[in-house]
Amino acid sequence: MPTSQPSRSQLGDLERAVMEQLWSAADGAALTVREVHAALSESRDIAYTTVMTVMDRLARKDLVVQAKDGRAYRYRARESRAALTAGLMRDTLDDFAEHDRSTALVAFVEEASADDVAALRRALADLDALDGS
Amino acid sequence: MPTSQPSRSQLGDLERAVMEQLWSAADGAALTVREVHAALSESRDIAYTTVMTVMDRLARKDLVVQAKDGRAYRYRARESRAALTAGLMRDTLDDFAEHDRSTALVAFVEEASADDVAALRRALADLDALDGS
DNA sequence: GTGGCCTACGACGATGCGTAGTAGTTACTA
DNA sequence: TAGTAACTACTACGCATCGTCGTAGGCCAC
Repeated sequence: MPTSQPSRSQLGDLERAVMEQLWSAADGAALTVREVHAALSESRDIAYTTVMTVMDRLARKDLVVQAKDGRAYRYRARESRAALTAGLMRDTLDDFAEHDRSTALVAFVEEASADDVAALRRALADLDALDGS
Repeated sequence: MPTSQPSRSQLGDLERAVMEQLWSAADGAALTVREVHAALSESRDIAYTTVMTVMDRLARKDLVVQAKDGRAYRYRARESRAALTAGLMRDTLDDFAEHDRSTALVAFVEEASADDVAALRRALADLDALDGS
């Protein structure tokens, strides 16, 4: 098995804010710590090294990919926000409902909002379209 | 909104093990600390007070309901395993994909196993049946 | 009134995260 | 070539959570 996340646990607030920056970078461009720091500094007072530490920890968790660019590192989100969210949801399902998967999914659907249900229906329909093509 | 969990964070291993015991109690019977401790003691070496502390913390988090029974407390899971799992999945979706909900759901469906997809389809079909009745 | 259960409360170590300083490296620049 | 600016590496501290448990005190049954 290649990329087996060690069941990526929940992220802290700052970690999420950094991921937000990486996700919002135009077409998945890789950002430097300085760029992320500059962006975050517009809404909060935070030290450069704090951002660096957090980004390093995210790299350690394999949530971002580090690539050397000259003297600096550039960081890129390894997964899109949607993919990470989906992965976290799957982790929850794996951790908690080994026996009970389908029951949990039923409960999820039952309590989902109308919009979410519609999105699920669309996604399943798309799957059909792919299979049938 | 009545029961708004403060975004129940991930549970620890022992906390989950205790929840497992409560969930596996015959028809949702409420258990005493002693009963849970006895059950856990079969597979691990653990002090009575450790179990008590954990159950108390679970009560503080509103994951279990405490009811006095004579001199002892009895504890009952507030939600079924399936409902809690679904709630945790929803929390993840809420936290992470404010903008991106449907994209995340699409990603979730796309990466889901065949069994999970089938379970989702069944759940949605059941919803239809309810609406149409 | 004494011996068991049971709860209440406190405590300690490990870990994760927010926070940041300092030291050390590297490369441009005057 | 020596200084300076930009980066990374390493360390550290405070706080919260969790696993772990001890001790103290209340109450019921003999």
